[in-house]
Amino acid sequence: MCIRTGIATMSRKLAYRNLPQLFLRAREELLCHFRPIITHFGLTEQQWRILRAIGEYEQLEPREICEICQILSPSLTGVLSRMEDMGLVTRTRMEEDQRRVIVRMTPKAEKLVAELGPLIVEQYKVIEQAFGPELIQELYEVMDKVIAAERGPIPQIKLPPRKNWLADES
Amino acid sequence: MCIRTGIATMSRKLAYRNLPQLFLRAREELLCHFRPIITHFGLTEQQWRILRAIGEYEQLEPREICEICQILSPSLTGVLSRMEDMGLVTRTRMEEDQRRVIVRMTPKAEKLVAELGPLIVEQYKVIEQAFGPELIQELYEVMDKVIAAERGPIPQIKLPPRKNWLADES
DNA sequence: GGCGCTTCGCTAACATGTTAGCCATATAAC
DNA sequence: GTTATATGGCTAACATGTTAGCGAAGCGCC
Repeated sequence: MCIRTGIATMSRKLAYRNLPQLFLRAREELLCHFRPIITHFGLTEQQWRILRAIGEYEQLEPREICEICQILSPSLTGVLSRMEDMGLVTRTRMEEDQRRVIVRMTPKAEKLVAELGPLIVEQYKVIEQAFGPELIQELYEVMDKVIAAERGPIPQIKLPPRKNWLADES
Repeated sequence: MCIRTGIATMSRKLAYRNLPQLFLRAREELLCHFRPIITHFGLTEQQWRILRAIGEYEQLEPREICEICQILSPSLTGVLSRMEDMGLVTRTRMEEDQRRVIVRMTPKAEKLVAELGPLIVEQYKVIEQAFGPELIQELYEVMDKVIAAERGPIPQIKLPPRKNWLADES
C-alpha cells in the first residue's frame, strides 16, 4: 500500500513482463516512504540526491553530479540554479579551465543534511525490517549484477524505414 | 555503456547504498535500448506504455491506466489529450456514470502497435541474451518479492517540527 | 428533497525529464 | 599560429512528474 496514491499494490496487472516498469514500481514502493521526510525539509528528491552526493565528495562538477545522481545535464542546470537561489550550493568557475564549474554546499545545506540524513537512515532501517534483511541483501546483489557487470556492447536491432504515422488518416 | 549518455556505467560511485537510485539506474540501463525504437515511431515512453496497456485490456479508464502504467492522474490528463490530438486514442464519457471515461485505441494506433510491438520483443531477446537468461529470471523473481509481497503497512518515522530553512541566513 | 461524503477527472503552478543544438573554451593536428 | 575537433555547461521547446485543490457526479443518510 503506497502512501502517495493510497493504492494497494497492483489490482490490475499486465500479462506481459516488463522489467523497466517493474523497476519503476519498485523504486516508487521504496521512495514513497522517504518522500515525506525529504519534502518536510522543503527539498525535492533530486535536490536531496545532489546534496547527499556532494556530502560524500566535498565538491563535485556538474558532469559528475549528472553521472552520480542520474540527472541529465539540462535538468541539472535548472536544479542547481534553484538550489543556488535557495542558498544551498555555490557554483564557482575553475581557474585552470574556464568551461568547468565546481559545486559546493553552503553551511546552511550542511546543517540541513546533518539533520535530514539520520532520519533517512532511520526510515531505511524500518523499511529493511518490513521487507526482511535477506530480501534487501538479495536486491543489492542482483542490482549490482545488472549495473556493475562488464558486458559487451548490446546490439541494437535494425529499424524499418520511418513511416509518417501522424499524417496517416486511414 | 549507455547509448544515450555515452557514459561507461559509473566511474564514480557513492559509498552508501541506495536502492531507489539503483532501481533508477537499472531501469535506464534497460530502457536506453528500447527508447530508440519507441521514438523512431514518434512516440514517448509513456505513450507506448499506455498503448501497450490498452492493447491488453481492449479498453481502460484513466484511473486504471494510472495504476497500470505508473502515471499520476494530472500527468495522464495531458498525455491522453496529446494522444487524442495525434489520433491514437479516443475518450468517451460513460453513460451510467458521467464522471468516468473510457479510453480506446484508434485503428491507426492498432496498426502502430502491431508494427512496434514485435520490434520491442526482438530487442528484448537481444538484451536477455546479453544479460544472461538466468539474471533476467532472477530479476523477475526478486522484483516480484518487492512488489507483489503481502506486507503490513510500513510505519513512518516521526518528523521533527518544521524549521524554516530557506529563511535561515546564518 | 436536502445534506454530508466520496469518487473521478481535471486545472494550475511549479520542478524535472528529454531532445536538439548553441557558445565559449580547451586540445590536437597541421 | 591557425584550423579542426572535442568538451562542458548552457538555452530552448516540449513532455512529464508532483503537489494542491476544484467542480461535477454519484451515494448514503436523514
